[in-house]
Amino acid sequence: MIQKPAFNPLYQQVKARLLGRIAAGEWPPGTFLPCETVLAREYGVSHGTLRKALNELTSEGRVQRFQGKGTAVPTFDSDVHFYRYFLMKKPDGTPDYPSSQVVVARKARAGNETARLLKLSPGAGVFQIERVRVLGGRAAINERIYLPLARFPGIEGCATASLPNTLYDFYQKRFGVTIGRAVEYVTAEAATATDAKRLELAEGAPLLAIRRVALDLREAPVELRYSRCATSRHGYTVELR
Amino acid sequence: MIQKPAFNPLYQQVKARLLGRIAAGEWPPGTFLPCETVLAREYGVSHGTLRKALNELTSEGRVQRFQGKGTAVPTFDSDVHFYRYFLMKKPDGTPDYPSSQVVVARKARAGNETARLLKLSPGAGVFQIERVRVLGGRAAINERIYLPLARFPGIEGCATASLPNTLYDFYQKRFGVTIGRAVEYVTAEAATATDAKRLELAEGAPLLAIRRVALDLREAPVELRYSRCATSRHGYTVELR
DNA sequence: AAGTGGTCTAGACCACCTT
DNA sequence: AGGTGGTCTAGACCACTTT
Repeated sequence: MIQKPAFNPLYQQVKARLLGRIAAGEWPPGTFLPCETVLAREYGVSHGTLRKALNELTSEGRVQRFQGKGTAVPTFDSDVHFYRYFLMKKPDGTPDYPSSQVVVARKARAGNETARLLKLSPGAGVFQIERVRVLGGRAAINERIYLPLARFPGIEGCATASLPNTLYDFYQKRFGVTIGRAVEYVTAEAATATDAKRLELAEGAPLLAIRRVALDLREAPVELRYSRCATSRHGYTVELR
Repeated sequence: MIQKPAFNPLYQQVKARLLGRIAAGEWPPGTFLPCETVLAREYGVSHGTLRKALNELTSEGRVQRFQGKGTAVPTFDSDVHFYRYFLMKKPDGTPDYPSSQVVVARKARAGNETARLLKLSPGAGVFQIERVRVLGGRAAINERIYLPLARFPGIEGCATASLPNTLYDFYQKRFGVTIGRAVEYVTAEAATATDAKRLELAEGAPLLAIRRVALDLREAPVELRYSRCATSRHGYTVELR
């Protein structure tokens, strides 16, 4: 099945093949992979080598392992996955679950920055979502999202009210687009008139401006998101290690 | 040497013991641990079990492994370590190395928040450092740091000019205090008069306010740091995965 | 009882660095 | 050549979940 030594270690080759099959949708999120013994036989490697590949995929969040049950492809509906991509927390570090109110959902054309960050041609079709996210009963985040239409065919037919709060789960279940990782660039900016109106604060008030590019399992950018956050009651929490 | 099954896996016990010896300074930063064979014999475990312990310590950044050379305790003077704790980057993601100008360095007494975050009694002795950090030729970060005197004996004798730019390396070499991880809480705030003067911008301008608590290898808080950053040319970058 | 992942061992061989 | 970490194997047994 697989060349013996090659240039890459065997377990890296196995890992890459497994990830490829996950990205291709062979085991959709929420389903279980074959057990270790079967996979090891299939690739013609030992138990230990296959485990090393699966363990790396586990530490990267690509699969979840359950002793006695099996190895599953994770979905985004679990809390643990949700908070991987939602870092706003109360000053004491406790999480707060946001709700969302969609304000705008329409087709648009990619501007220069949007095209560059999503690796599209300028003017390419995108879907634009604007929503206000509520934390602890107060409007706290004014958000604008751009999605390439090519990766989300038919999304322009979605009514404003049919867009769910947990978008990454929606991308996955509805369009087969799985977010693998994201890169954020955070700055402080003054609230615009729109920010001020939607977040009920003064124009010019300091906001946390987060620009996020989310990539799928093949490292292609699939979502561009601008979040403008009032930080009087919540902050952006990061652990460095 | 070690109980066989116990409640914890063997490799976890080995890992904990190794970390304890690192934290105790048995192998100071920059030095090499004994080789795998020796350590395995010492703990009475197999090659594979010892490797599993060392590999976890590696992925947590506690040791660095070099094929053909050995396993070393990392220092903070390497670039890779520095940027683990310095997240401000240019908009395109390229790093920029900061320099520092110390403005204040004096003894003080812990206020309520300082005492709580550093787990001290209110009024306990701390050392306070204020400095301006320069990025790309411009004053960009106004920083205030609190250190518990109990963990940094004699630091009050340090002249302002003798405080180096890379403090974590200094803590380690001079006081045997090794930073293991840190937790940051980021908000947006308006520039105070002091911020405005030190960073050469208008009072009320939006700043990124970062509150960091740094912990040593035993998880005890050893530094409290407030960084107030102008974000016109640099932003705070995070990768989520 | 049967099936899954988790731990542990013993030994072989490979890749890299230093001498 | 000798020492280091890196890979790979084959097999045993343990812990957990389901039937």
